[in-house]
Amino acid sequence: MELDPRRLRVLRAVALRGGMADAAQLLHLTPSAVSQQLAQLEREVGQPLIDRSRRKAALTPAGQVLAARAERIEHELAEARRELTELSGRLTGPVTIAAFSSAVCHLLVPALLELAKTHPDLEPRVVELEGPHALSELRTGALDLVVSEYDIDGQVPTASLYGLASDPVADDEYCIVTPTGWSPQPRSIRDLTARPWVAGPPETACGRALDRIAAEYGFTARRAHTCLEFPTVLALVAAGLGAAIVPMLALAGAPPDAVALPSVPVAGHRRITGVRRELPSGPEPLTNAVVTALQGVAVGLGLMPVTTPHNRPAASGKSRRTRRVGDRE
Amino acid sequence: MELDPRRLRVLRAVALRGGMADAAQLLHLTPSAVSQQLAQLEREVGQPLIDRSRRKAALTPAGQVLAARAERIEHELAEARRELTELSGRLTGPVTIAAFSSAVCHLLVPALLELAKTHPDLEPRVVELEGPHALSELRTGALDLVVSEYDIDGQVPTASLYGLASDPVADDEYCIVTPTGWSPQPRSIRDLTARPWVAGPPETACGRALDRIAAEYGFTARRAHTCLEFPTVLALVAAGLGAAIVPMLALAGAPPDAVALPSVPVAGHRRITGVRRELPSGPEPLTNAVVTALQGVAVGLGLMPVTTPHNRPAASGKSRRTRRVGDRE
DNA sequence: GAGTTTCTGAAGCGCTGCTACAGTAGAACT
DNA sequence: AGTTCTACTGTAGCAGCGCTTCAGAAACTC
Repeated sequence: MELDPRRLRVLRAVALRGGMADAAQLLHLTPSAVSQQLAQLEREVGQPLIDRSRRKAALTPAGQVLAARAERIEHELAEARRELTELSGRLTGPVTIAAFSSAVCHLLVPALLELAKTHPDLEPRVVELEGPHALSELRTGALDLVVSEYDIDGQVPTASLYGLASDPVADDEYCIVTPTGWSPQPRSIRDLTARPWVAGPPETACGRALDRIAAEYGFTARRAHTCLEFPTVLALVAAGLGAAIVPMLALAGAPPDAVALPSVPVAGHRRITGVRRELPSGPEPLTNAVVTALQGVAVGLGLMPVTTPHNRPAASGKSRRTRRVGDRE
Repeated sequence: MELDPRRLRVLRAVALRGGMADAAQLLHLTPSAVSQQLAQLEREVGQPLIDRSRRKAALTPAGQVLAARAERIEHELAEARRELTELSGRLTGPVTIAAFSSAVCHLLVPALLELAKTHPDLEPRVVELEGPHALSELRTGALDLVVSEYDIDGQVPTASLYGLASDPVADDEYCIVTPTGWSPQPRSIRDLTARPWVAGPPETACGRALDRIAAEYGFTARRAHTCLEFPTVLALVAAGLGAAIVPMLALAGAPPDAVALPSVPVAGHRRITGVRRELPSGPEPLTNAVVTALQGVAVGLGLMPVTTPHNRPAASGKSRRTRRVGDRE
């Protein structure tokens, strides 16, 4: 039995993506190539690995067993890469980072500018992507780091994070913004109970924050407008069309004429974290440097420092402050 | 950083064999191919893996780290193979077995004849090989099972067995053979103190056994002849040229006219074991079947059953009687 | 210093593994 | 039911990887 590791990698992709077509996309191959590789692998192994009874290819028990081994091999390769970059001392090579829109603008871009000075050999690649899909890509290896947010006062993040590790990057408090043109100028939330709101969609962190505030102050928010992205929210607010709840981060680049009320603690905050693959021997130096830079930017922006202060040295990789996702504080 | 597992396998071979030329031999390649693969691997990794200052290629620290990972990957592949053969239920495919000469003749050949009936899909490949070299080949994967002997009353086996596991196959007592033509017919060892001996080389198990007997009975053995292989020893004894100490196994196919004295317990015995690579999840089904068959043959030959009776079912692979080498009883 | 051994590099070639394209079959929609 | 869409399989052909062969350089041995 030969067991070419290259073919195992194909099997793993099918297991991860649940189909040859998607696996082909992940591997940057055509479905035909994937099919041929799997057929060859089955020939070598001498037993069926793929259940072809349905349209979408599924793994037989033998295939699942083999894919699990392939996963462990991929893990060993990741460890090897980590050890080598640690040994070389220099942070070099590509790191693919996914982040949601406002994190890209206000955290990631400044962090990468800083990193370009301190670690010129680092080749960051930015992908604007969020949610479960980003985490799935993280698992497959297409991404190395996902800058993720979750409403710390709500429930746990969206998807299962087994096998991943997250570090806090910033705690981002919500604040209320009102148009400068409104008179009388609102001084408290009570002045806003009858006003229109520019709300986020109900399932977003900001949408839930508005619900909490309204419940706290005993009013029903008039959701006049619904916007997903903060620049559009702020544009509507600036135009006098409503008040809004946005995280502080969204105001980092905002024109000063839109801001009004001070921080409203009742709204809570969202936590911004860096999520990466869990390696038993510690965090990867490359992603580690990026997370550290992100934390630095967050501190510079005056975003509340996270509960556990992090001062991990940039290139040592020795610190072990990373907590496994799922640990509750 | 790409890290093609195929190249890692080459690096591992160099680490195991300590040089590109020997690695090439192991991989059935030319040294040039090995050199090119390693050069490519170093290019991918971006740092030197091979110390080329001397004539024989040695690994740099980075190379050693990477080779260790390669070893673990190879281990995962071995586990995968084991799982798959267990899952298939049928014992099929090649098994390469090394044994010393008399074990081949009297244990392995009968065992394989038996296995051919019960497991016709098994493809055994026999290599006559013994000693540290056989164990080294076992580690590299060129061999799957080594039938090994060691003098149980002497020291531990020849080489380090870290990462290997051994199962007792038979305990083979030494006996003394004398020519039938001698008169008066010797009845005890005391009748042989002045006689010539056909001895094994001093470092062999039988050579040491003769020393022990001579010391016990207070004489100096007259080593008239020195032979390595038992058939030659027995030929000399049959010709009347001396007495000899041989293990019972060597007499399994011997003409009856050479045997004389009964078993001489003072000489002790040699233990015959089956040595294979250690896998955490248990023995491989294929080698397991061979070891079981060997044990069956040993019992059939009346070789003293081993201290821990083994009755591992032939194809289940569930039994865990295998003891790690180094455990002393 | 000659000989031996070991690694490296260039040239050339065969085979693996890819793409492109066509074909088949399962699932969904009307 | 028919139609359409999507996912997988198979064939033909091509490109590139990785091998061998051969030659050369460097290190160890006698």
